[in-house]
Amino acid sequence: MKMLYHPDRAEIHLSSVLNALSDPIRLLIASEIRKSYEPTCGTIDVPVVKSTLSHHTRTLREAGVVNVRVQGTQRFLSLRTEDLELRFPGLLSSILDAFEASDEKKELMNAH
Amino acid sequence: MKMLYHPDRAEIHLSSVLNALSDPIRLLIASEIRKSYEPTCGTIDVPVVKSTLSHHTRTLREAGVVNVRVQGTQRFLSLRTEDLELRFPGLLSSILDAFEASDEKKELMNAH
DNA sequence: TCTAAATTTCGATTACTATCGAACAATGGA
DNA sequence: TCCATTGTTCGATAGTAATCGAAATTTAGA
Repeated sequence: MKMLYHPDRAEIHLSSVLNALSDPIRLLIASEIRKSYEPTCGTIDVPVVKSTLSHHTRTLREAGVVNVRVQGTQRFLSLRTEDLELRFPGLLSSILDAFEASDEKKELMNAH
Repeated sequence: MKMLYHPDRAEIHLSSVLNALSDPIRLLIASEIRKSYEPTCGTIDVPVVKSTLSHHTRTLREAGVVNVRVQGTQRFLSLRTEDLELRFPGLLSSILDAFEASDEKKELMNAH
């Protein structure tokens, strides 16, 4: 049983969160997580190979954006909505709402 | 008279804005601009040398976060508050409010 | 025209990061 | 126990970026 590092709420840093979400692929991952309830890595539809997806989910986890719940060989992903809302009010919603309204999402999906 | 590139409002991309603001120095610069009305590069208090500051203001400008107004040898900086609010509602405020409430700002000032 | 002031550009260095494929690890089921 | 599934780690590569000091640029003023 492997221990996955998740920063405590107080350890979540703004610049790390923004950095994690400044990559279009990671924005897409976060957006997919918000849409589907607790997807696994395997069900997330992103235009990269699985090792790259793994790298991105790790970045999101270590920044404090996502929580990873291990069950068997699967990892269930969820956004740390409450922690982020308490620490940076309004931030996550404004980012994901903006992303979903933007062209960036569509361009990524087309590349796939 | 040099032309400085500023993206049109519609050309401002979310990932570029987040990337620009994911650097602590640039968060500090944006925070200083919001506080003081149209500061020049020379009056902004950041713990880097002037050529590095120039690099950062360029990044912020090209991402569409700041407007640079040239007057003589000085460049007056302002946030593109209205453009950003129209394109990404609530985003800039939530970022800068979070930054100013955080420890990250204090740590940067101490390093100076 | 010369000089000082404000800022940028350039060159170099160092460090990080996105990506892939291959190998590895862990789990659950046949 | 063997195998398929799920996901991570590793090694390599290529691109990007933060930083500094020195040199260049641009403008205002003496």
